[in-house]
Amino acid sequence: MPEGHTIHRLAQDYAARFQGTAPRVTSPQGKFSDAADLLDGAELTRTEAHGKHLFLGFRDTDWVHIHLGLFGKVAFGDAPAPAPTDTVRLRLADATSYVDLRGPTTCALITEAEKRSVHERLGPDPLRPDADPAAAYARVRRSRTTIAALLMDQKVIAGVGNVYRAEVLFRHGIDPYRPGRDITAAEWQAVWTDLVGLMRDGVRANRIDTVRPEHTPEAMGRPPRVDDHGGEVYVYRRAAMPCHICGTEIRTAGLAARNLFWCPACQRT
DNA sequence: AGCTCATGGCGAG
DNA sequence: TCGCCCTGAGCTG
Repeated sequence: MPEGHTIHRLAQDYAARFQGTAPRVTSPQGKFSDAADLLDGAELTRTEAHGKHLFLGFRDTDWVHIHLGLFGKVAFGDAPAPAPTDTVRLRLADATSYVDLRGPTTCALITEAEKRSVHERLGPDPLRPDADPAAAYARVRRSRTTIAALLMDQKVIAGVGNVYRAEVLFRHGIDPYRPGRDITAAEWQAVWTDLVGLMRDGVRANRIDTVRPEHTPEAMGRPPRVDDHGGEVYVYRRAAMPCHICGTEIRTAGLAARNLFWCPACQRT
């Protein structure tokens, strides 16, 4: 689940359920027990997301830094909370709600200064109002690395994962292997603006949909389809299936330990 | 029951 | 580039 849109949605949902309350804080699994004891009964004052990093603010200066990694999951529910299973790293629970965090790469109690250093090593996030796309382009334009790899580099741009990278490159007809230095300013501007729209939609829908209205199965007179990860996409995980636009087989290849997907006809340059 | 794979990222070599 | 960390679903037997 976790690309940037998921994390921003989680920041909203944690706030909606717990901001202004002082929940019980526990770590049934045990790995976060010491910090949980320190936070138990403290007020959740605010939440924040930057890229794939989630921050839960307690009191004035305590932050819980959460990164879901590839496997992390968050589950909300209404009180009464059921007995936690033994993989729950962090549970918040109050009179009306509970939320369980499982399998995160990171769940740590940090200071304001430590939080600042996390922000400093992340690039601009299309979902944050303070984001500066020019800062990202400054890195892209002087890099020989492929645009596909650059889009996954959180120091360059924060929040894009394997789905958004594949889909946004398809939507702009960009060959994923093109070096960053050959991406024009106009192309970057278009990609960035598109990501802002796609990722905002992702926060709202809590899933990734990238297919334009004119390319839906209905619009193209084809039978309805369901992509197996819950959103409607052009190329992600569609290896060897026909491109929705031109019918060419979608290709896949490993790139930096992840699977890349693209249409060799629609993304020729 | 065991294997593979997954929308991530780190550090060692 | 590889191995490793975190978990669970969907296969295969």
